Amino acid sequence: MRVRLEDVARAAGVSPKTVSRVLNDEANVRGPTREKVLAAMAAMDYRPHPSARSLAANRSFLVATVYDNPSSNYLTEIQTGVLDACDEHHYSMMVRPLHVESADFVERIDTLISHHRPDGLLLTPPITDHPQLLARLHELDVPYASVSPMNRSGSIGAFIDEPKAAREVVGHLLGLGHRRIAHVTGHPSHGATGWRLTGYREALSAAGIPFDPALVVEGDFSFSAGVAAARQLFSLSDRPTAVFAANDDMAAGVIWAAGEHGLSVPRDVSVVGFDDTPISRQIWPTLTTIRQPSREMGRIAALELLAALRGKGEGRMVQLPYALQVRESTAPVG
Amino acid sequence: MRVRLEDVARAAGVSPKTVSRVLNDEANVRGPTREKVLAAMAAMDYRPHPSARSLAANRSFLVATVYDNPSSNYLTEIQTGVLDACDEHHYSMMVRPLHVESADFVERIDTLISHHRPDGLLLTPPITDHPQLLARLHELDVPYASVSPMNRSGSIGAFIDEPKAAREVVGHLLGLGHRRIAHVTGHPSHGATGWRLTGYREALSAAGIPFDPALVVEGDFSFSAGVAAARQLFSLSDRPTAVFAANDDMAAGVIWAAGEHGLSVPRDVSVVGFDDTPISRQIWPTLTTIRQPSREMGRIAALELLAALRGKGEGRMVQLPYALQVRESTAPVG
DNA sequence: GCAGGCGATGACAGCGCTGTCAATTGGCAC
DNA sequence: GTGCCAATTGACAGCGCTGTCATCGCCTGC
Repeated sequence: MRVRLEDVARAAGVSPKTVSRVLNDEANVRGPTREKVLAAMAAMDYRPHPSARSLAANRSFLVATVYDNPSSNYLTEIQTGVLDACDEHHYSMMVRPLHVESADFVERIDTLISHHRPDGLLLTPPITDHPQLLARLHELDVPYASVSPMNRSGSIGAFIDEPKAAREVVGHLLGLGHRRIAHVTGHPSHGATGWRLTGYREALSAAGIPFDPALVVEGDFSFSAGVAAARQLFSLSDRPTAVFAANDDMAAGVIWAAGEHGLSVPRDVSVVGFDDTPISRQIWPTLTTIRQPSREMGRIAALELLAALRGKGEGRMVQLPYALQVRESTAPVG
Repeated sequence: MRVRLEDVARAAGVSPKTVSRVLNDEANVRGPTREKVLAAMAAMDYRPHPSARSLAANRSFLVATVYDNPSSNYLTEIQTGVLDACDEHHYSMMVRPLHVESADFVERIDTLISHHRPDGLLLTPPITDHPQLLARLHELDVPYASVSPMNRSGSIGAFIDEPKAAREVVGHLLGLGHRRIAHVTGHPSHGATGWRLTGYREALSAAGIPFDPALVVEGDFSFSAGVAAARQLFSLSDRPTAVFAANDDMAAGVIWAAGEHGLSVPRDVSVVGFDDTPISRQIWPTLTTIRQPSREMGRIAALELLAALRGKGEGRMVQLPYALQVRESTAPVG
């Protein structure tokens, strides 16, 4: 039989309730008492029984990470960060893939909640921006944190300054002397799409370059969308000398299409992406891009959620730094 | 307050224990009684409280998926499959990334087990092949299932016939008239590495082609290893007309290196990979490869594990079908 | 030195379910 | 119709912990 809280109490010469207080880091335990209990717990290698704790405390010590189809690299990073945070506070994490477009999306989250009773949810884009879901969560009074939500007000989570990052990567191209810079946008339903377009326009505007709608092509974050957009752009009589694709997959598609058109990257055309996914290092030339600290974003968002759950503060919306990764796909304008 | 088992019992006019029996699908409940209970449960939208169940039954209804660094695509697929299986039987799943090389690897699994008390583990390569871990799991009497383990005997899980798949993809090259076929191996610590090499040798042997050690280069499953191996192979005076890389990332590296050497794929050299990861469709030319049903492998392995946990059978080691995906990176020998 | 007040600790019940074992029922042979 | 056995059902305790509230002890101020 395992070591139980009662055993620790006996060994420490206190009541079970006092051990419980120490375990849960509650106030009103005298220093020496706490020490005694901690020593006994360590000596006996005590581990609280999660189910017993949950049952008695009416909390699950469980956080659910909910996602729909982000790239698996991104997801794995976020997931790892959330796990980091959960481990720090002895919470568990479960994962739940869902289809945000499906009719029963909100209902499925209801089911998730009533089955597993997570103490809080961690949402990833685009689930962060589903109004009915957020309304339902408020209704059920289930706390949640969001990674890169479209609307940050009133919620807790983590984000980077996307427009600024986009300005910076476009600024890098401007600094190399490029003036005809095209942009391939992301999927219209993602917040990132708008932010990156905004950053692109702001950077051009700050450099005194007029906005040319012919240089902006709608994509959807996929490799093939990058190919299609690039075919269109490279067929223009006055073709761009640089392309800012709203993510790395599309940038890879642009680079492929460049080869198809007999254009060499970066000699004839510079290409930049966004996200710093592994593909940015797996293609040739390697891709200049923006690195998001995805794992850290998952971790921080989860930590803020846990802080709120544990009643240590309200939970904040935290801004994290990004970093421009200059690689081989960009060069001075020829 | 939520609906409890007691409420259902009252509504159905039976004792709580009988409801429990129906809930747990136990024998010795008469048909009509079962119906009555099921009807009451449905009418009241009853959900058992997981913690209460775990506490009383001394089982967690939890499976832990343990992994070290597989590619995130592979991991996500496996994870989704395991979740599919867990959902089918109202189990939960947790995930746990670990470093198999670290000194405290087994200890960390011990900690995982004593903290979260999963009823079983789901192992992915290369964790499937860690003798001390497996020994420890037997010692602790914790059931586990393995996906693609090196040693299948006596364990439960899912696998594909890797040597046969390798024979098939090499056979595809042979069918295109290739005779000088090189092989870039995987990381020596992975079972797949040996199987794929074996399949390669068997295919050549069956075609009456002598084995040439100069055409086999050791890699490690990474893009850059593919590049390095290909540089070596393409510098041979009698260079190969086709390359079988032990996974897609290395195949992508081979294709890149071909460009570097002024070789066109597939005109001058055919390249095949293994795994059918997204990169096989994101590069140009798209990659001929072997598709593993990873999600299904996760699902089936988990189902077998659950069957064993629930006492419905012993749990089997199940073979699943693979499929050769012919794409653009292979062509008849020039 | 003593009342008053607050911080620290403990007693106790019970969270929602299942294991054990006892009680009851139904079915069948005769 | 009766007796017997197995199948079915129920009573009860308790899984390991925490919430609530009562109690205890110590320090403060006069």
